[in-house]
Amino acid sequence: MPGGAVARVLVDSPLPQLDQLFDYAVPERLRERVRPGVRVRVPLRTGGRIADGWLVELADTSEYGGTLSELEDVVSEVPMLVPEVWALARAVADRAAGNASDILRLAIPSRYVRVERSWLASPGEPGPPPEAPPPVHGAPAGRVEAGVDGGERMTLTADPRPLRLPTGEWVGAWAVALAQAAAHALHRDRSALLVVPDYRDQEQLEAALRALVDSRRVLRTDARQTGGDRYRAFLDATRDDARIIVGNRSTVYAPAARLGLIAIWDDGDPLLSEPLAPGVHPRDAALVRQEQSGAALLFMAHTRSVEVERLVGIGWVQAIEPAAQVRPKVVLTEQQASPEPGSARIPSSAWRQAQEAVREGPVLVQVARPGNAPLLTCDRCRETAHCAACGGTLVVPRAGGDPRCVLCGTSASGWRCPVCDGTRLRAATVGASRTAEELGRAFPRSLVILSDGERPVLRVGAEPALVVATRGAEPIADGGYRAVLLLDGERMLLRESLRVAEDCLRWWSNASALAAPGAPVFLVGVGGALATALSTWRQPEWAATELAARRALRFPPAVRVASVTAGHAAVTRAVDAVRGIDGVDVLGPAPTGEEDEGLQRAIVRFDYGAGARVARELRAEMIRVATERRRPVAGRPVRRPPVLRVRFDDPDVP
DNA sequence: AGCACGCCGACT
DNA sequence: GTCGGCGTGCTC
Repeated sequence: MPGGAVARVLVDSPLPQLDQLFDYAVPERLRERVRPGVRVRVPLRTGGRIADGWLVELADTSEYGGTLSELEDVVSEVPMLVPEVWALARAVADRAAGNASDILRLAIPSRYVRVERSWLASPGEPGPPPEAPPPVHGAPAGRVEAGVDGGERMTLTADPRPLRLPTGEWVGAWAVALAQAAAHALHRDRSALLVVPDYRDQEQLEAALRALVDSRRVLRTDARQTGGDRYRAFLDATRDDARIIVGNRSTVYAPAARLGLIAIWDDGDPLLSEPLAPGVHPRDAALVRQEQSGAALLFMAHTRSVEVERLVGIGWVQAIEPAAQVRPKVVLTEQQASPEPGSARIPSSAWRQAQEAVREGPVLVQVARPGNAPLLTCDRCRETAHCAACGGTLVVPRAGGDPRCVLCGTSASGWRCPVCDGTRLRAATVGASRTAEELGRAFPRSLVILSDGERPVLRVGAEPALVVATRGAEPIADGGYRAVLLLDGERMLLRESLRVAEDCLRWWSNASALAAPGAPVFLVGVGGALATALSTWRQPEWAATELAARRALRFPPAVRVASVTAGHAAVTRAVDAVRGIDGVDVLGPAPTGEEDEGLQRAIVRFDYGAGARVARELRAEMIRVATERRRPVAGRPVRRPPVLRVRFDDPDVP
């Protein structure tokens, strides 16, 4: 056969048994258009349907015994799947017993023909090479730069202050530091990937980058762009120019010329958790990519995640000491009645200082998330409405319709207020807006600004204002807040989750980092080790303690976990296949919470060293179940037996 | 998933 | 002797 006559193709399919390369003959008519990395269409199952796929490589001969089918078509001649990303997708999928094509769906945006055509005519210009940037802020001089040059794995606790950019904009100092690290890589003609949890972080980072490098060198990949813009940025990223690519969790898979740095801001933020199969966290993908590429890796945050602490503990990641011991002035206060009306949640000392501070500039009040369902109150007296049958909270179902009880489901039609005898209900969002109302009454002359998940405010000015925000939605204030009140700590800690403490410390720390230097930060009603960790600004030590506790319980991230869900027989067989491996233990199987016809779930816990084998064995079981499944009855309803579902490193387990 | 192949019962 | 049922297995 002539050279390059065989195309090795990854078919786009969620089926585990198709997650391998298939060989196709390249017909003469396509010989000029095939290149590794292009999107192709291939026949699957002789004369059957046509499937999409990625041409991974060209070869001269095939190992396959049978006769090869011919490649059907080349969809686009742009090689979108670069070899480095293919190797990454394969490794990351194998590690999580998932399909490489699922990873590629995250990694590669969908195609826009018009955009592609205009891009082929005039691709994005990278602009002039950048000058040397100033030293990375918050680290010992030259330390991060040396790490970037040497391909090191690093973590750095960020300077917890807002900084003013030359453009006049205020951003967190972390954004300046990350931008400088990326600019340094660019200065060395290396690309940098900057991964952030949400667009608010992204805005700050982009602002910081604008002050340092030519904007043509910066590409964005995030969900707020139009599909066409995202595709164009992606196409530019496949070019041979060093760039800085900044965006959400899928940015970790972006193509990048001569990758020099992968950086993740606030890796503990749950927004970075990947909901799409196989659910690989960008932190793990970054670790794999770092090893494959030799690029540097930088985890930066105000709060060290327990996962990064583990990596520091085993010496895989170097903890860089911050250049200066800067920390917010955190004051721990007990909850106590305040003499002021409508301010029962605020202790009097904090109250007085907040009142003084709000004359000077913005004051931040952080409250717990209200939850998506609006709470109901009596329309007449504003008393919170409760279920007449069981006393549970009443909510409007998300799908709409009559209000009902969250606990017993009783409809609240015919509700009557026990206080004032009113009969009408009114929606009120609990938390932010209620607090805003109360504070508005208590600070009658102040401007009250509300920022929550639904109506987030990105930034506020330096003028006096009371800014009430749910955790995670705090605006950045020009010059920093004159005081910060962390009001709902106790309530935030009530959430049922293995990670509440970690999450709370992160929310409090991130809000504290918005305070002006020297401004007081009041943590209300919380004591103990967690409060001490915040007030002493020693989050890494707290993470170490937490990791030790999880190690004692054999909880992640001290070990890895995989959940295995299917019918009893299939689960039992699957876990039996891994039970004997060294460093593996199995919890369950037990019925899943819902009464899904006999679904069972088992949790496999395993040491990191056993991960590859566990994934391989469970993957083999998935393929076995998928290929041997039969239609149960010759009846019309073609009901397939429950598939074997395997999920690695699920953040909700245990 | 889909679809072809193949090994047994009722048919021309 | 052959048509077609659906159980079985594979996809280059």
